[in-house]
Amino acid sequence: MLGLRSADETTAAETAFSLLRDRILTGDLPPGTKLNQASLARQLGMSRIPVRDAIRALAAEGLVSHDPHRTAVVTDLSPDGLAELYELRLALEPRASELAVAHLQPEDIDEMQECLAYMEDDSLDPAWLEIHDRFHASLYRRSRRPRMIEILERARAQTRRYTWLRLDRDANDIAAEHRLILAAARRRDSAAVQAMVEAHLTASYGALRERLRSADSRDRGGKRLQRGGGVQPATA
Amino acid sequence: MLGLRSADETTAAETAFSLLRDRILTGDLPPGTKLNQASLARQLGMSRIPVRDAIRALAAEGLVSHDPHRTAVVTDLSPDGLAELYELRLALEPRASELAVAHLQPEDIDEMQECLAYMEDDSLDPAWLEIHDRFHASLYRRSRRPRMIEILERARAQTRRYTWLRLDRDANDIAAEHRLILAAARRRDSAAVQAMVEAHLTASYGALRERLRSADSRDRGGKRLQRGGGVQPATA
DNA sequence: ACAAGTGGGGTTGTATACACATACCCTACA
DNA sequence: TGTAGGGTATGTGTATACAACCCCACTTGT
Repeated sequence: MLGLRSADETTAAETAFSLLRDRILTGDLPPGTKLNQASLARQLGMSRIPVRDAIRALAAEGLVSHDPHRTAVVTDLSPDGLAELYELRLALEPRASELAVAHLQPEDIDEMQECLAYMEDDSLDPAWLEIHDRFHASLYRRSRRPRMIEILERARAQTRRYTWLRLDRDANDIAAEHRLILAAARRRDSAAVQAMVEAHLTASYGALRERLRSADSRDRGGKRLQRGGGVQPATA
Repeated sequence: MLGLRSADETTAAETAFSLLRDRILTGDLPPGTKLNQASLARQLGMSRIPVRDAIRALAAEGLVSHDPHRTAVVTDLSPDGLAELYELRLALEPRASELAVAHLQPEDIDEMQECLAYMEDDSLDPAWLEIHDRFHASLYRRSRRPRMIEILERARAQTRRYTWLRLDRDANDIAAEHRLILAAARRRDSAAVQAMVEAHLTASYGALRERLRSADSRDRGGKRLQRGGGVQPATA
């Protein structure tokens, strides 16, 4: 294929996967978008087969729904769905954090520090989300719970599309919450880390739910935003 | 393809998936088995494409590992992995049970009763496992947590291969545990259901861990499952 | 004898072509 | 006007063919 693959993508299907995933998470492919295999294949300069594989993988992550003979569609997130995802994260992330603290290495602390420094600049590049995720990843990594981590990755991927709703206004609060988590991790205070992560999640969910509600009601009253409407093709 | 598809399998990939899944869960394809796409395709009378899709789906469920240019292998379960899976289930299943109780319908109770009756026969057909899973499914179904249920399905699929280790000797205990769960569900006593499910899981994990340890140290002397040491091809 | 290099066989990844299922539109009719 | 029916068009599912890659055994050189 073409040579524009990220280092660890040894397969066209993987490049298609991460490309489509990014486009979904950034909102470039909003919920309801139909993913036409042939047109995506043309866009990406490959055949339909790896595109199909990528779509199946996205379906496994819950980012698209892909019923048998129908064309895949980017999933939307209902208020109930958002609640469930945060319920799930609240059940697992504090636990993973607590377990990780005892095994944290200096390099993990360093990485968290770096990510925090970036977040404190409150520059809202597209990279912000990735940095933020890396902060949490460097913590959970040491929990020695690979399956739990994978589940959390998937859950976070589904909520990530809406994170900017909070990021917009609460950047300072978010940075403060992570500062508390890092401080507790430095002290190896697992109970505090667990509590801080739980608080962080609760705050995020509260803000998101609030913003989503007001965004929805605004949509209904005024001009319709792209979210609510019908199903649209993914034409570039 | 051929007409021997289960009712809701509209696709060759789906039949391949459920066929392979069954063969893995029953131990017909023990851990370490290599899944050669071409030979499986011949066996199933289809091309490699749907087999590939099925293998990818199995990988998403954690039943096989499938690194890029390598042939997929049926995954094994380390003691740590078993512990993690039960930790996960303990974090989610009692919660799902508790939430479900309020929404249980008479038909759910009936279905649980039927499954229990079958299990009390302590006839150890291959269908036993499926019936047992249906008991739990009819309970969790009403929790209104589709993502949680999917995660639990996957987690249970990975432990299911070893359930017979407990089933062999504790069939009566297992039936008793389910009888308690059903009784509590009949009373709509959500706290009791939660506690019984938790106890059920704890008992299962304890027995499994014990049996796995002694089986490993003694020999691979299972009557149904031979947990293969090396990597073997899937050729029948 | 042992390490690194190298070629061949086998297996997966991808492209192309075709079969089949679904959706849409247009027509005919109550 | 609304609705049922059919036919076409679009898009997915699958088969076959080919290319890229990995593994392994053999060779070769020190």
